[in-house]
Amino acid sequence: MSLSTKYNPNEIEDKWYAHWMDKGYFHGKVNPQKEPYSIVIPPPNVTGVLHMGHMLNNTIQDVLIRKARMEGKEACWVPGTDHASIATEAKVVKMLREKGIKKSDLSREEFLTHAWEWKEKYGGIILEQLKKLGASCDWERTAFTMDEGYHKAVLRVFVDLYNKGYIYRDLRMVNWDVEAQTTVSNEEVIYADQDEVSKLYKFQYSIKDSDEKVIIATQRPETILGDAAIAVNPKDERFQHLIGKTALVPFVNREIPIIADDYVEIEFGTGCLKVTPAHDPNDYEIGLRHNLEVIDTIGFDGALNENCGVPKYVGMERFKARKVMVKDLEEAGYYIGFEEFTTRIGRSERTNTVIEPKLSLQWFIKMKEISRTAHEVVMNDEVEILPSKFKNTYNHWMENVRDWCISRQLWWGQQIPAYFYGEGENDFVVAETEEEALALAKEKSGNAQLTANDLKQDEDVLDTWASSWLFPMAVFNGFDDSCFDRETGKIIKGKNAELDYFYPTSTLVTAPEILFFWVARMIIAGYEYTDEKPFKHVYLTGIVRDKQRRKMSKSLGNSPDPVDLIKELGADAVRTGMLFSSPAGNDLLYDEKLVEQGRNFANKVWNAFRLVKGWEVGGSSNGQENQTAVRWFDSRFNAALAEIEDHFSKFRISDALMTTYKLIWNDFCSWYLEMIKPAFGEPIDRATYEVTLNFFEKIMKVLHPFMPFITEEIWSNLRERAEGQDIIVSMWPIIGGADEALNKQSEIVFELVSNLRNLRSSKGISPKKALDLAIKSENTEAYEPFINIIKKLANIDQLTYTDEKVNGTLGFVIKSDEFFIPMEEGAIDVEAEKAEILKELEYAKGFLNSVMKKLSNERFVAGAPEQVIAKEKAKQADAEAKIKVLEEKLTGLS
RNA sequence: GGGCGCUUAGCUCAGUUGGUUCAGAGCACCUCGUUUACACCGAGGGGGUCGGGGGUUCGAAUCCCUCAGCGCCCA
Repeated sequence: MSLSTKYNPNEIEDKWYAHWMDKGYFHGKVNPQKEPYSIVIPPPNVTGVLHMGHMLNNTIQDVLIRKARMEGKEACWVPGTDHASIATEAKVVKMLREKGIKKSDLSREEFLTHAWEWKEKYGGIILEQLKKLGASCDWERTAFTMDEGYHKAVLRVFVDLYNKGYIYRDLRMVNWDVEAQTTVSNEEVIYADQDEVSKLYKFQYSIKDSDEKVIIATQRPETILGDAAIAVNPKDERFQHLIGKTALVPFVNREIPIIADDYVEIEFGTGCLKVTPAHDPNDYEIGLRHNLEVIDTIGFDGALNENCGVPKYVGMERFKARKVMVKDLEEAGYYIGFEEFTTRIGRSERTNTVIEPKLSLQWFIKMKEISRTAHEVVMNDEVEILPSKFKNTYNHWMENVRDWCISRQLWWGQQIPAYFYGEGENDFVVAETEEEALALAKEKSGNAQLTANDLKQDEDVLDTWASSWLFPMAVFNGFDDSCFDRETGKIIKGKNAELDYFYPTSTLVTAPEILFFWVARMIIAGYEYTDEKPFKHVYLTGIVRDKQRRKMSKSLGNSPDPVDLIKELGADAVRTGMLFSSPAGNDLLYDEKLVEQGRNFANKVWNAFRLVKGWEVGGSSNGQENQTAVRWFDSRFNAALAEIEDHFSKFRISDALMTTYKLIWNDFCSWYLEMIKPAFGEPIDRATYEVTLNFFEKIMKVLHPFMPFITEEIWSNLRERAEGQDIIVSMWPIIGGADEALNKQSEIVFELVSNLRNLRSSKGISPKKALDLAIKSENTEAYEPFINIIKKLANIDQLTYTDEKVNGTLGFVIKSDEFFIPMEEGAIDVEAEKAEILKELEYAKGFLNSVMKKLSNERFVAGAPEQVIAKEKAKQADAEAKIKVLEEKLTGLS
C-alpha cells in the first residue's frame, strides 16, 4: 500500500459520513438494555447559514454524543430548526419585494405559501452544512418548530396556559418595530456598542395663572403633544413652589399638572421632566402612579396621529416631526436651546429601526409563579449550569422576571388560537380548533346561533421562543393526544415510550446569550408539563470572536466561511481547531492557526499510521526493550485516559482534547514509536506489532469523538474489519492499572535521554555520532529494562555501570545518580564544565537552604500536616545527595 | 446607577480544599537538523517578582482589604 505523506481529508470525509448514515448509526431507538444519552440541538434559525459559533457549539455536542455512543449508551442527538418569525418573514418580504410583490397585496394564505416555498428551498441549508462537520445527528428525527405536530403542540400549550390562568391580554408598553410592524421583545432590542451622542432640547412651558415658566428637557420633542404632566423631584428645592400648579402644553395649551416623583433626577437636564405616558416606559410607570391621562400621539406607522391635536403634524413621520416641531417651537418662543448628551438608543435587532415604545394590546404569560420551580432547580444544582458563574446571572433574571409578551404582529408562525365573536375586548375564547372555539363561544356568549363565520381569529402569531421552549418535549411528541392530558395540563408518564426513555435529555450545549430567551424558558416549560427538568447539564460555550475580540459577524466580514474552511483543512482539523482554545464559558478568539494546528495533528496521526503499516512483521522478539516500551505505554495510556475521563466529567472538553493530543503526539509518537521502531530494513516482532496495533486502536478510539473521520479511516485500515465493526460504534477503552515503579524509572530515563540530547546540542556533537555512557547508581537494576531503549534513543554505543567517578568525561546528575560520557582528549573545556557545575551547585544549595529554613521553623513543624513535613524531609535528602555528588565532581575536575 | 466576573509567559488559557523548585500547557519565538513515518517534521533552548499596594499566615498565584484596568448582565 502506498500512502501519501500528507493526509488528505477530502478524499475520505464524505465517504465515511455516507457510510455512517447508511448503517443508521446516528439513529437512537428506545432500548431498555442501554442507558439513554440524548441531546437536543439548539435549533438554528431556519434562515441561517453555518457560522463559527455553530461550529463550536455543534462540535461540542458531537463530541459528547459520540463518546456516549462508544460508552455503550443509546445516543440520540435530535436536530432541527426553528421558524424564526421575524427573521424569516423579513427574508420572505424582501424576496417578494425583489419580485415586485408587496406583502400588503397578498392575503395571509398567499403570503404563507410563499414563505413555505422559501423555507423548503433554503431552510435546510444549515443542517446540510452540519453534516460536513461530521455531526452525528439523528436525522430521522429532524424537527421544525412549525411541523404539523409541533404546531399543534404550541397551540395546545397556549390553550392550556390560558386555561390555567397564566396567559392574559393587556395594554402594555411594548417595543414597537415601526418597519417590521411588530412588537419585539426586550432581548431583541439592541444598543450601539458605544453610547450615542444625541441632543437634549430645552423648552419652556407656561404656567397657568402665572408669569413664571417651567423649563423641561427632552430628547423627543415630537412627543410633546402627548404630554400628560411635568414631574420634578420632591426633594428639589428649586421647584417646590411649582408642585400642584398647572402647566400648558405648547401649541395646544392643554392643562397638565406639575407633579412630584422620585424618578426624576435632580441633576439631569433641567430637573423638570415632561411625562408622556404613551411613549416612554418610565413615563408610563409615572403615569400609573399619578393617574395620568394617556395620549397616544404616534401611530403604528411611526407618524403622528390626530390625537396630537395639531393638523399640520398629523401623518408626519416621527423624526421629520421632531425637526419641524423644534423649528416651530423656536419660532413660537418656546425653545431655549439644546445640549449634547450621550444616551443609548434602542434599535430593532431585525430592521435596525429605532424602537418606538408603544402601548398596545398584547398577549402575555405571567412568569412569576410558573417559573418558581425552574428558579429553584438551578439554584440547588438539580439542573447544573456550567460554568457555574452563570448561576448568578440566572438568579438575577429569575428574581426580576417580567411577564413575557408572546404576541407578534406577523403572519409567519403559529397564529394565536384566540377567536373573537364580538367587538368587546373580552369577547373571545381560546381553543385548539375552530370547532372547539365555536362551542366555547356559544357557551360564553349565550348565543347558540353563532357560526364559524362569526368567529375571527386573532391576527397575531406567537413569538418563536414560545414554540422553541417546548423543544425537548415536542421533538419526542410529548404533546400528542396519546400522552397529553388536557384535564390536568400534564404529560402523562408511561404513555409515550420515546419521551419516557430520552427525556430528560442529558446535556444542553448552547451560547450564554440565549440563557433567558431559551434555556430558562425550556426549564420552565419542562417543569410545567412533566414536573421534570428538560436536561441535567447546561453547558454554555463562549462566543467566537476574532483576534481583536470582536464578535464574529457577517456584517463585519470577519468570519471565515466554515464550509470553505472544512474544504481547505478538513472537518477534523476545524473541529479540533475550535476546541483547542475554548474552555467552558470563555470566549474563543478564533485564529486560523488553531485550525492549522488541527490539520497538523491529523497529519501527524496519519504518518504514525503510515509508519506502523509500513513495518514488515517477523523474526523473534528482541527481548526487553520492546517489552519495556509496551509496559510503559500501557501504563501511560491508562494514566492519560483517567485524566481524560476526569476532564470530560467536568465538561472540560478542550482539556480532554489537549490531554489526548499530548498522549498521541508526545507519548505515542515521540516516545513509544521511537522506542520500538525497528532499524531500517529490519522487521518488527509479531508480539510487539500486535500490541502496537491494539494501542493504535485505543488511541484512535479516544480521539474519535474529536476527529471522527481520520480515526474511522485509520481504524478501517489497521485490521481486517467485519461488517459493522466501525470505530463509531466500538467500545470506549476501560481504564487499566498503572505501573508506578516503572513510571518513576521511566521518568528518570527520559530525563537521561533529554540530558544526553541536550549535551550533544550544547557541545555541538552530531546526533549521528555514537557516544558511550557510564552510569553510577546505587540502583542499577532499575536501568536494566531500559538499556537498549537508552542506547536507541540517545545513540549510545557502550553502556556500562561504574562504582567510581570516571575521569575525562562530561556528565550530569539526575537525583542521586551520576552519568559519565567519555570524551576524546582535549574535547572537554574544564573551566566551562566547572562553571556549569558551580552554577548547579549554587542552585542546589539555595534549594536546600529554603528547605532547611522551613524545617527549622518550629511553627512550621508544629503547624504543617505530616505529609508536607515528610515531603520537605525527602527534599532535604535529595538535595544533600545531589550536592555531595556535585562537589565530588568538582574536585574530580581540578 | 445596580449586580456579577476577570487581570498568570509574546498570544490563548490551566493552576481543585493556601503546602514539592508551583509558577505550568498549547501556540508563537530562537538555535541546530533534510536520519527512509511526518519540514503540516525532529532535537534543543529562552521567556512570567501570577495587574499595583497593603494585610492574615510558619507558608499566598490561591484568603481579606484597597487602587487601577477590562468585560458581561440589568436599569
